[in-house]
Amino acid sequence: MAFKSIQPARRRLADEVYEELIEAIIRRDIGPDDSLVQEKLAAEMQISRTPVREALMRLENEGVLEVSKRGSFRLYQMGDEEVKELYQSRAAVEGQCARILAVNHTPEDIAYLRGVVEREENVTDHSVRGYFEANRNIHMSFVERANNRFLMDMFNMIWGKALVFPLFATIENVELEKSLGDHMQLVDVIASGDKTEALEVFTDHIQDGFNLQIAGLHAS
Amino acid sequence: MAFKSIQPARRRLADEVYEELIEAIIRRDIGPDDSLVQEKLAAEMQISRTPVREALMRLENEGVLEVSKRGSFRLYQMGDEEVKELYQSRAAVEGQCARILAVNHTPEDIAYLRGVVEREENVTDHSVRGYFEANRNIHMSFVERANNRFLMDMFNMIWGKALVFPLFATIENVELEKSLGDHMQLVDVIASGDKTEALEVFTDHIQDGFNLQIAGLHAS
DNA sequence: GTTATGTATACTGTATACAGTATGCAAATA
DNA sequence: TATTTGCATACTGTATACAGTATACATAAC
Repeated sequence: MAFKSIQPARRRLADEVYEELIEAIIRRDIGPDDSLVQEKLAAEMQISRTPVREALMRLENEGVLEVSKRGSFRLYQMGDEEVKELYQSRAAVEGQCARILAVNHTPEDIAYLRGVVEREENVTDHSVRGYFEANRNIHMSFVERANNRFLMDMFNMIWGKALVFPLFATIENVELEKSLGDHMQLVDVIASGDKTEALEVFTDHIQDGFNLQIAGLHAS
Repeated sequence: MAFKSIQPARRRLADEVYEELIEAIIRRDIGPDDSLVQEKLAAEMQISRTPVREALMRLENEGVLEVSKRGSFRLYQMGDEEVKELYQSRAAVEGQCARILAVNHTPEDIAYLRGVVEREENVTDHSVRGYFEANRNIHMSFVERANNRFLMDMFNMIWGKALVFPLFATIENVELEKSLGDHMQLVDVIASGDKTEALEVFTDHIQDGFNLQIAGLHAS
């Protein structure tokens, strides 16, 4: 019987709150000037402070929130320098995945990745959110196939922070479209089996994303 | 006035508990068969369950603890496959730091790193714990100089998990001594300025550590 | 002997009350 | 005007009580 593994862990109220907060941040319901107060959130959600508190602290731990003057929480604001560092860490994680995959991939991996890129690059949702998701899905699929749970954790941490800024997603649609059409080369270089080249191609791709990002930020 | 920055953040009881638990794990006071129960720990420490609960959940989030059958917490047990993945993620983080430093370092960086390696490789504390700390200090100093807070976070996450197994530290002392005498080459390759070579040398160094680790585990 | 069923136990999750602390503002002093 | 002092306010951190849920074990049924 494998039913139990479908329900992996106990669902706590704090998880609910955590996800609702992230959703609210993505929807821009929560802005940089809002202060998140345990009591108010608890009242709004009709629950007690305890799970709210837990969710807020988790988000703080992940670097999404920070404590503001009065002790309450607010969105963490990233500066240009930090954005650079975040992209560097992306390159570390995804570059290593590329190296792993270059050395160690099956034909099925390549076919799967080609499928993902093809599907996601032709996404019909042309919103900023849509592009963000498509881009993330593509990059995530490489990490998935590298089959390393720690690299996957790190990937999620990084992209989680990206929600906040709003990073990886501020650029105008036209540029997003351009940057989204460039992923098949990533599969190709993995298929070539050259791990050093794979790392360079991935690093350059992510660097391009960074440049677009910075340009987009300074345009607005 | 710069007094305020000395006291960086509010100190919570949960932080205390968190650190005490980690200390206890390192001292092997908490073994793989112990089950950590909120109420019992709270009673022992003469505090309420709330901060204990918070600390336990943080450790679970970091992958140090896992929930056991009855709902309580216990040490997370890593398998060989996971150890391999952990080392791969180490290579991702520290390898990227090496690339950053190779391209972008000052003479002061090199001098500083040489100093650290020299000092730590001649550590007088010959206990397993002593070697572990020396090794970590050396590796941490590279990450510090790479000056990227996200890579630093990841480094701490990885080495935090290492406490548990007891990873990076199970090997017999004689082997530790051998592996500890090999760090100056890491500084040299950074000083050379070749980022591709730097990555390879760091990756190989970490791979060596992995091989020692696995050998040590299977010997015991 | 194996499978089902009930019950005790061992824990957690959530709500809530209370105490404490940092901030901001307003009044008082120099 | 500039600085100190005091007080109200806005929050959190911690303790505790209560309810709920999954496990384990014993007993019953087949």
